[in-house]
Amino acid sequence: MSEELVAFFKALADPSRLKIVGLLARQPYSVEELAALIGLKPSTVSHHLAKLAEVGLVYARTDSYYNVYQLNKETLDEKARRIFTDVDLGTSIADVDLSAYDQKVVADYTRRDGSLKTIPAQKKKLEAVLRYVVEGFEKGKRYSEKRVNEILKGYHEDTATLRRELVGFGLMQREGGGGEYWRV
Amino acid sequence: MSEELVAFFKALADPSRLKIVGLLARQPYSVEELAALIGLKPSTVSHHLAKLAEVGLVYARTDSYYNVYQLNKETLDEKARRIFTDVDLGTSIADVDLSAYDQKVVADYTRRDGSLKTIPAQKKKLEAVLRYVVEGFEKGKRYSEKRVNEILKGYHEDTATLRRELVGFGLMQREGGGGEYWRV
DNA sequence: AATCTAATTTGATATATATCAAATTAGATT
DNA sequence: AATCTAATTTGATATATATCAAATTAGATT
Repeated sequence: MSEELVAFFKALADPSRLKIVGLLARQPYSVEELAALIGLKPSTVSHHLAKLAEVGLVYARTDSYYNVYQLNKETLDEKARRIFTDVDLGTSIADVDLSAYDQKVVADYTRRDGSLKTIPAQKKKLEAVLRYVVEGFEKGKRYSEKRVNEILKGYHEDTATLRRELVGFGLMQREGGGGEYWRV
Repeated sequence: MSEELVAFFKALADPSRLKIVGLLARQPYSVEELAALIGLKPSTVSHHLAKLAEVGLVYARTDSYYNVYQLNKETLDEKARRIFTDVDLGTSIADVDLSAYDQKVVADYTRRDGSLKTIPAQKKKLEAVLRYVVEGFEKGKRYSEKRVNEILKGYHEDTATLRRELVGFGLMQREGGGGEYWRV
């Protein structure tokens, strides 16, 4: 699907082909005529027409010796409408792993045992690491501050910073008085 | 103008850049994040973003260490709307000489003195040559058949064929009875 | 001021492709 | 059947460009 989109843009991403499309928008032409009009050899024009035909932008009608090409306006209009919708933009990232950045950061900052080498100073990386750390807590369960520190100790010595940042980034919450924590 | 169109299509005619656009359609990202998400090095992503920025599809906001890029949806929508109109298709052929094919055919079939080597057998070429021959007649003036033949003789011996084809292609007309001809 | 860090630029390389000439093909026309 | 003719295919070449590594830059942060 994304391939189809790329092919469509590639088909139009060339000055000669754009001229051909512009000419065919006015009237059909044979290969020979197009070649004379845009100043290229027929073999080159044939190559361009093949690319345009591949994505359905043009098609040929045979007339005696000539292959008379015409523009497929339906394809052009349809693509123009569809291509820029959110849905279609979505298709271009169908095979993108949206957690790849987090994974990379976590891999950079953890040892084999899963503990942190350091706590990242950069906000974006800190957030990625915290999203990883918070997985050490079960959803819907309440933890005492003492228990929280025991769990965080498995990730890094500086449990106070981890605790504070987890709350600061809204990944955990604490009850005002008693000192109970839970994962959000 | 056509250059701008080509640049726009070229900007989108690449799988990596299409993924970047798809990701930025959802939310802004830094170069580093995009690189991790689509599996390329930051320098490569930087190169792609530069191309997208050139055509106004993305722009960057600086945030501490990061250059956070976002999609310019206005540009995307505007181009999508404008690009496929007849007007814009017209711009792609602004520098195309629409008489180039006729010129080439006439050059192929005439001697230096302007006379025809042969009368083309192919319809399209014959038509181009006839459009050239008919220029030997003044618009709005009436000619006797004898005078028509004298003029055609300057182009080719076979004046009967030329005369018949000129009328056949609608380039000249003849009055039913008297045998007077005029250029259409 | 010194140091860090993400981004960009530069240089190198491999791949894609626009173009043409020459050869081939497909389909009329004679 | 033989011949013509436009179109296509094949092969060669030059140019464009996607990608990465290394160097540099710009802008925080310490």
